[in-house]
Amino acid sequence: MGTTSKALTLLDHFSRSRPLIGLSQMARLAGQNKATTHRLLGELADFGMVEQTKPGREYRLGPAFLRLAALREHHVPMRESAYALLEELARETGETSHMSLLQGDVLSTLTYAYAQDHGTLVRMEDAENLALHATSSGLAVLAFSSSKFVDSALSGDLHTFTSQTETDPQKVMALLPQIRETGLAVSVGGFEEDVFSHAAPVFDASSVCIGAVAVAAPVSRMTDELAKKIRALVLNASRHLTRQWGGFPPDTFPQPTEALEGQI
Amino acid sequence: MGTTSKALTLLDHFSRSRPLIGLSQMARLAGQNKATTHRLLGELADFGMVEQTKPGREYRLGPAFLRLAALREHHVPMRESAYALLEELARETGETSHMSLLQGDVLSTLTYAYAQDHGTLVRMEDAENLALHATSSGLAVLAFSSSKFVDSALSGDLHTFTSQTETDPQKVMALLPQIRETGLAVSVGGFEEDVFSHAAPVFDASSVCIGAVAVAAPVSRMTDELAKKIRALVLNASRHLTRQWGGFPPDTFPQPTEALEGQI
DNA sequence: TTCTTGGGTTCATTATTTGAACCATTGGTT
DNA sequence: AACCAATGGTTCAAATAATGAACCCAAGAA
Repeated sequence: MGTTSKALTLLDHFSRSRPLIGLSQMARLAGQNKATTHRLLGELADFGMVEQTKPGREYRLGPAFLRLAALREHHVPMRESAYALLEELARETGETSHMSLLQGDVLSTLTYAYAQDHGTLVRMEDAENLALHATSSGLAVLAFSSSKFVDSALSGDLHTFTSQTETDPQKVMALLPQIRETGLAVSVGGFEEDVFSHAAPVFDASSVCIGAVAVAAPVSRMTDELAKKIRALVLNASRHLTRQWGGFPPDTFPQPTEALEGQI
Repeated sequence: MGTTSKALTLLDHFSRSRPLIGLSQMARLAGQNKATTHRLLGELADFGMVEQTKPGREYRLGPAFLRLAALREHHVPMRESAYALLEELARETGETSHMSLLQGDVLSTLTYAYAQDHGTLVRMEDAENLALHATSSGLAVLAFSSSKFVDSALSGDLHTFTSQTETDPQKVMALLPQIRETGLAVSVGGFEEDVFSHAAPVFDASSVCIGAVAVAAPVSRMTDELAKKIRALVLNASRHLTRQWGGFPPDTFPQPTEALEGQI
């Protein structure tokens, strides 16, 4: 492992729930010497990738990302183009739609859109990590990723989010064949109580799965009819995004039936 | 210079006008060996900080920044809080307002807001670099930065954007004392033809200048009256942001006069 | 006081980075 | 078709940078 990778790995220890990390703690998290960690953080700080808070001398993610993300987005407008499609998806389904991207071994929210129809809706959070074993998006990604990736994702303790979270790796794995067949993953209350969500994978130019589109609705509102509508629209949206971003579904991915054609 | 810094420096060669860089070109830009560059790009790619395009095998900024920027923004909502203030500033002045952040030695747009009042307005671009010698924001930053920084910023060729761009370092430097006195920098058509802009600096907790707030209007619309109004509001906005982000103006920064108090 | 934990530093040892020279491939020119 | 000048990518001994145990100082707790 190169020195640069060691430095960049430090960034992965910041998360929604751990935005501030001190030197010693970072060294512990990274399993490295304090001196090494200190030097690496210093180099990251020189580029604005981390910055130190005034009082506690703790480190946090720096402002450089704002600029680099804007630059990336200007040249490859993923967020923007996904959002345009998600808005339509939310409008047509009447429920919350969202798109997530696989970043290394975590699936994180790219963007989302709310529907106007109802007083209640499923709320999304920016930059949230979607557990691979407990969300429909995660399952959709797992179903179309290498078995090596699946194994590493399902090894270790699977976090229990709700009483309905499936934490047995074998049982999770058993869900994947059907997802591969239909191109759709479903999760009912596995990540958040009372949320029923459908997801479909999105692929890049090498037919590698890079993320998922999903629609999440309150369980109470889910009917067979709505589910059918959502399934068709989510599947269509996933094909649309894959194509739009220059990707190709793998050969094994289910072909669109005539009934679904041209809905978007 | 550490290896990590060398890797991160590669990222700085991507810009609005040069979004794709091949291996050889990158090695040339970085002044390094191809083998080294290749390895560094590979490590950056492992973290999604760069990615390779399918056809040309060229490199571009990767999707990791979307996630990291969202995480940073969630914890330190600079963009969002700046935007709220810029919207107000645009409404009150009837012109385009914007905020820029100093990142290393480049000043780049953080966010901006348009006014509704007129058919014509000054357009802004995402992730645009604002030349330090040719924009009001750049001059505001220079005026409150160390002389070492000013020297390095004004050494080398100063790019000519318009017929009115000041490219003589001495003459640029001569503008700074008055900016320090008033807390305001002005630029008329130096960056873009027919744009009249006012800017004021923003400081961090150590009283280091970290960026600038500005209002840009078409030259044709600028009157003494409007200029006076803009000066007061921009200065107020800069103080407001400095305070809001936990910063302090340096002791040399002009104190607010009574006439300006409480306008925001 | 003493003990622990925090951030930060030093420097001899060690392991990684480096770069000249090397392929293989592509696209344009003669 | 042969040639040239690019490109992306790889190799391996030599050079250089990374490493980590031990260290300091300060602050808070016992």
